[in-house]
Amino acid sequence: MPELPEVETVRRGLEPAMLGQVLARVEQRRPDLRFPLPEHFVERLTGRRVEGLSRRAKYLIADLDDGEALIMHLGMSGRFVVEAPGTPPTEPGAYYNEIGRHLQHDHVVFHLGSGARVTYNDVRRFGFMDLLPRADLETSKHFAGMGIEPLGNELSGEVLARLFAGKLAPLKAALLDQRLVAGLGNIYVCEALFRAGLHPEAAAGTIATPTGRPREAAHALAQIIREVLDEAVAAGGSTLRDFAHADGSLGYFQHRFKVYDREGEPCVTPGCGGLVKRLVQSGRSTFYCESCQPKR
DNA sequence: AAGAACTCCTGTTGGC
DNA sequence: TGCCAACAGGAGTTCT
Repeated sequence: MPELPEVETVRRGLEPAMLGQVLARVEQRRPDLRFPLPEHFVERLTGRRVEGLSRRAKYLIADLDDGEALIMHLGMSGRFVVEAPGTPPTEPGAYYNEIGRHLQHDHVVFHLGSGARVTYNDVRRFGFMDLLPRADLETSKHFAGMGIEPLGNELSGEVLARLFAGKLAPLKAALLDQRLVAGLGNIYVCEALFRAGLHPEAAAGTIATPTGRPREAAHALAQIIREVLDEAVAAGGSTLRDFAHADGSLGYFQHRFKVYDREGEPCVTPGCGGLVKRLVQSGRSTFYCESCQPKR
């Protein structure tokens, strides 16, 4: 489900509810998500105060007052729901609630000191959580080797060119590779390549000279990635199928998609006249305009 | 060793 | 109407 803009939207929804709050009670309703939940998960969280809530790529990180950090990844279908103090618990056995949440997939519930509830729900269970000392984060398996943060200052035409130089893998695959740039997913890669006028099957190395210097396309692509992500964050992410904010409201960037999920539709570029095509790369759908994004 | 394919899981959708 | 294959925002593991 969530790419960087959706995760950032979730973070902004959780922060006011969780920051400074004590995890008064924690419910763990199953032993695992994608991976087993950490050893003694409930015991290690209960009574801890949340001192910070940050994001790195598609990960959420809650800093706890004992020096540990709770790492949370939403996978494809993970979502958080914040419920105000006094909200009655969901009906036992209820299948589906008014905001389209499959209640049987509520896996972890944080009961906060304020009386509010924060529930992690994940239908496909590709999400995961981990708990480790804050000091070990950078060297942990989650973050060691992770690529640059696309909304940080590191992303530039120079850096992108250096990362992609000599690569024969298609641009689409290189942009999805979290070891290079961390946080992009299928939607925003499609949208960025469209705006940059680059064919998704072009070799990633074509944006650089053989020595790793940026060509014009590298500067354009770096700039466009920022723009697309900034716009999507401002729009509260994209809601397809089941993404919702922590308060149940919806993102609306999906209305601004130019190519994603628009196979067969005419290109939106004035006077273009091309059609949006779909192809499969590494098992994932790619959408692009046959005319605006020529093969070379 | 890079790049592609397969895998985890459940729910929805579209074609017959 | 029903059935079922294809597909879904991710990414670790296994192949070629």
